[in-house]
Amino acid sequence: MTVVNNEFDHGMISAMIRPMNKPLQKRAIATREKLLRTAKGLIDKDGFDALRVEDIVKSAGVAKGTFFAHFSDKDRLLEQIIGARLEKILDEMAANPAPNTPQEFTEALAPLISFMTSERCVFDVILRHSGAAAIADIGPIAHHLMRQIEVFTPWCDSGAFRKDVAPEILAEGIQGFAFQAMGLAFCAVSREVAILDRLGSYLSAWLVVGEPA
Amino acid sequence: MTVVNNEFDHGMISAMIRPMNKPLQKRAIATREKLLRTAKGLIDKDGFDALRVEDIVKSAGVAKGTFFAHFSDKDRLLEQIIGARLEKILDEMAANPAPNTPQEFTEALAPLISFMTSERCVFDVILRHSGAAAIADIGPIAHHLMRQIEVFTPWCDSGAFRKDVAPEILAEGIQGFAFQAMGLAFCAVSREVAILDRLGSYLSAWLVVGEPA
DNA sequence: CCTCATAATTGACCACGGTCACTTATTACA
DNA sequence: TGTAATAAGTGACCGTGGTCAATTATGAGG
Repeated sequence: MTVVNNEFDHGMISAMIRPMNKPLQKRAIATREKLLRTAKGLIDKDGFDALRVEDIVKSAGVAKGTFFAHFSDKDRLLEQIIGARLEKILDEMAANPAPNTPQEFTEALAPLISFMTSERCVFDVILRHSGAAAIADIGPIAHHLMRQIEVFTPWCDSGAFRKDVAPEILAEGIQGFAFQAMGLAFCAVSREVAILDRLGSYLSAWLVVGEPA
Repeated sequence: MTVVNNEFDHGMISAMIRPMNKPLQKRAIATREKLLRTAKGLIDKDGFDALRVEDIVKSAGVAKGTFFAHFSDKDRLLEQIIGARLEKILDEMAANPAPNTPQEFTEALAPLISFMTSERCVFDVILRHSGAAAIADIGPIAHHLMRQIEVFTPWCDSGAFRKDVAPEILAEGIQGFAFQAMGLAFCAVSREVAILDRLGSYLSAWLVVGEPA
């Protein structure tokens, strides 16, 4: 569930332009871990939006250059942390019973949506990394979005939903509607309620086929 | 959002956000026009991604502060320019005959998608301003996205598409799928083709109801 | 235990968006 | 036309993400 780094990639490797799989010295592993731990601490204290690289390195007691030796940019660090949180939320969702109606589906998605829209920078980072088609470097967030589809697909298949469309397509559509709803509602005054309402009506239309109006 | 709304608000800082009708001096109008014209010229030459505020002001022969007196931030300038281009594209689309199949719909969307994904920063700016729900300050891009719905809705109504869902919902769904397809494909190697292919299968599923598989 | 190739780290430095106290131009009106 | 009020414009300066040549620590082979 965490980042699925392969055994050779203990960290900075992928971040840097390293040609081959060179083993990491344990000093480096410790430094990387310390940076991640420190960043998480600062986020817990002040939130994602307020996170500054300078604060991280000061707090961790390393130089700025060290940070960028471990994470090619700030986004890469955020990707790790946000990706891990998304995975945790998805794990909990997957443990619940599958939804059987559009309304239940919407409710099931609520925890994910709540986190994704909790701070502007979280949503932005996720959007920025939602390009999953890059076969080259699939990061934690792109990976998570693919896992969402894997979780939603059997739900689409087992629930009381339309069967004229492949469940994978239904699942991808749900993800698209969720982003649409989050994007549209992000600047709104009434936040979460409006998002879920909007998403609910999308999913009703998407998941079931009604009578011609 | 612009910080200053009080009497110390020199400059049209909030030209567009200003609470009351403050008449603009024509010197200011000329300056603003010059900034826009210069920016467009630089964009035509080097693209959106390469645009730098410093280059604009240098090229326009004004101070940096002047820029930010006219546009509260760089995004606001980009919003104007990108919004205008989107509107032009949509005008041309609206002049064409309405699509009658999901495939035709996809093709009709191609010019818009092509521009939106032409440069990373264009897509990012559009995403950032896609929050249309903010009744307060609807910018050109949010306005355009609403106009998209207005254009797509009658198409959904008149075409050979499902009638069990209100055409407005269909239209909003199409917009959502388009963003989904663009986001997913943005990092991909094979660009535009993949986007349109993906969008095509979304729209086929969304716009028509088939036989249960 | 040395040596040396190279992994890891450092911090001064840069790019670029954005700010603000101040100067200059315009306008309202006496 | 003179002058006060305020709109417009200025540029030195800042915050923050990111770079890189130089420096120090590590560890494999002698």
